Amino acid sequence: MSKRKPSGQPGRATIRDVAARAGVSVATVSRVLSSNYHVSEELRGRVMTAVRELDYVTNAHARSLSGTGRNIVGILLDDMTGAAFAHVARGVEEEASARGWLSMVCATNSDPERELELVNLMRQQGAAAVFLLGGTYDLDEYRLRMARFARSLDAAGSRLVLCGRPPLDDDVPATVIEYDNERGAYAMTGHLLSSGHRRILIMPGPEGFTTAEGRLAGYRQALAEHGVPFDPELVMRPTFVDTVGRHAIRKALQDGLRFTAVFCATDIVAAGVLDGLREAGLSVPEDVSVVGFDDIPLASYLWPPLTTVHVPYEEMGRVAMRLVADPRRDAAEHHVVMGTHLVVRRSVLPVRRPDGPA
Amino acid sequence: MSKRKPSGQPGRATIRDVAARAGVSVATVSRVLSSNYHVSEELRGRVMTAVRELDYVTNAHARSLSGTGRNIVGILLDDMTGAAFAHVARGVEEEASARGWLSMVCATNSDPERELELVNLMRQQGAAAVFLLGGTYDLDEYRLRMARFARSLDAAGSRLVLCGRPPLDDDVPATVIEYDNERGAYAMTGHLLSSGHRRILIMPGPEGFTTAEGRLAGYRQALAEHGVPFDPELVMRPTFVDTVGRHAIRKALQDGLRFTAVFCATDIVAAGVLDGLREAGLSVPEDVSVVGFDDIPLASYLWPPLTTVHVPYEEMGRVAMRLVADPRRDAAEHHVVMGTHLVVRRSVLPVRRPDGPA
DNA sequence: TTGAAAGCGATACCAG
DNA sequence: CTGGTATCGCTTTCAA
Repeated sequence: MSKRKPSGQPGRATIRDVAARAGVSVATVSRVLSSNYHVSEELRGRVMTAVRELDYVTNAHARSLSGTGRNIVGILLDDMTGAAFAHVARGVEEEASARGWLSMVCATNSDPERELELVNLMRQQGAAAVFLLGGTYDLDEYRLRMARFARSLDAAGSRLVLCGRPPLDDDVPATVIEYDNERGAYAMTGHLLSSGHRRILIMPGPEGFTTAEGRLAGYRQALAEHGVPFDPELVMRPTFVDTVGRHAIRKALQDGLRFTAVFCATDIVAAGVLDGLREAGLSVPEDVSVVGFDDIPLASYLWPPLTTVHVPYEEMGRVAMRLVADPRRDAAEHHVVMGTHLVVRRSVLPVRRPDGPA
Repeated sequence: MSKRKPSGQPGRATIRDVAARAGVSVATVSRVLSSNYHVSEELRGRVMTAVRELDYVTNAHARSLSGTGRNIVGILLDDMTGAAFAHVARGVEEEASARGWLSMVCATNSDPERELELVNLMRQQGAAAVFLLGGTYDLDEYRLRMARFARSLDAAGSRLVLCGRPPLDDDVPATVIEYDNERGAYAMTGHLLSSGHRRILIMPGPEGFTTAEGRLAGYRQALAEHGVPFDPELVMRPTFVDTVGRHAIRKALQDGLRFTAVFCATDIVAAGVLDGLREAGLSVPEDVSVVGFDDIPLASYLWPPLTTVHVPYEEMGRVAMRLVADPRRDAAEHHVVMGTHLVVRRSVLPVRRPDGPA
């Protein structure tokens, strides 16, 4: 072990220890370890032995400091246990580790303060890229914050990557991977309409939240094209949480709202709605049709298996990471919109009683 | 920007740039930033301005090198999208970030090679602790590998933490957080037995896998205590995957196996079994009772809501992290077994036809 | 082929 | 209170 002033990690062997033990210079040790330079078999052997005996691993911080060092990427999401974004994270991680890059996943708990902290943390780490996952409230304040992030990162040769949120202004140096939220909702609403549904309760998610607004827009567009008037009463706004799905549907029923189908913001909300409906003695899809959005694994386990909109979350993560690792010069390539598609399962039936079950 | 030899991160401002701009020494800048030393208002102001103008953040690597620097922990799991261990990871992350520690989550894909790589990666990072999440095959080779990990980490002042796996030998410096797998399975089997079930199909998971063996042991013990003979035919071993749950139950039915209840290794497997049963025209719990293990959110969304064994995953993560952060001197405290308990929902009914539905 | 030494960026000790 | 400077561990010229 080192005889020098002990560092933070007590007893961690350093390159000096290895050099001493092998009777060579640190330069030689460095050379055999990075094997990018020719060293005699003799010395290489002695060095490797010393490495093994000392159980030496190189110090990543020293390495980064001297300019070499592994790339790292930061993945920031609201909550690690959310299925949808866990898949994005997995996609990023896979593609990153395939390149020998390291990823750090951190949870923001939807707290802008914490998000700022984490972005700065990533800057401190010299992260090659910082991924922000998931929708957001699209406020001026938010766009300003992102623009600042983007420029700070960019100035340090890093990159801000937005996954599942809309693009910023053109002059902001960021990479954006969206999915076609609006068209997905449009397709789904169309599907419901062609099954004869006219009164479709929608729970798009909170007002001002990007994904919610996109889904609502798709819904309205489909209605319009089918000549069905939009009824604001049919828009309910529970948050994305399941229990709220259950509560919301309960309330809708109590209020005597008429509807034949429910379009939920996420599969999780749909799960709650399914429960609430069952509790009220209603059958899905016989009495009411229910559909979701996301197509997380849960969707196919529900009963009935949920008709939903598939979002290629994992693929988004992969594509995003590739865009960062194999940079495109063309700015246009830094904004990609992934397709979504309908997954028809068994939670929708043609309408029977146009006025709904209640 | 720095006029010195450009480093890996082009254009990243350094403490020197800040010092120059503020017209003070680097020592002063360091002092105002770590605010642990008194600096005149005058200079502090100039420094802060320079920091803001340059959008400066400190370099985490340099910081670590010089002995200060944030603690980091590594969280290694098979797959980020698995609900159970995502919750453990969340627990660790929460408790870590509450202390200003950083966590890096990486996926091993159940590959020992990759696991080794990652553990070394964490050593290189100077991780204060490395968490290994989830069950494992308890082979000699495995125990050896872990012992080596533990000692390497220990030698560098770090700590190996095993979550959800059995302890290693007493002389191995590791912290272990288990949950009471066996007793959980025992309680569940007892529950089924007291409902009159005698022929309980069990899908414990792969042979030699720690969690699987524990669950099977609990099952056998309960049977024995109720004087019900153990029938090896009733042990099926699909892997933990859902489609396999479906396939397995299908096969059991085809083979004309007699059973009135199915005890699944995980809630996910149970979801597959539920599907398979439904597909065969059987009702749960009227024709067959089905139970799971884990109590991930999915369990309550299934139909019928799944009776299962609750494992306090998130709490395990928290406790584990606390054990690392607030180290106990007593070795005994480095092995904790968390309790599990039955969650009774609606997938079990007293038996009607003792020979099963088939 | 090998070694000595100058950085990389930040901290903290020692002077003044 | 402030500034110079040695130091952390490693990589990489530059000489030998």
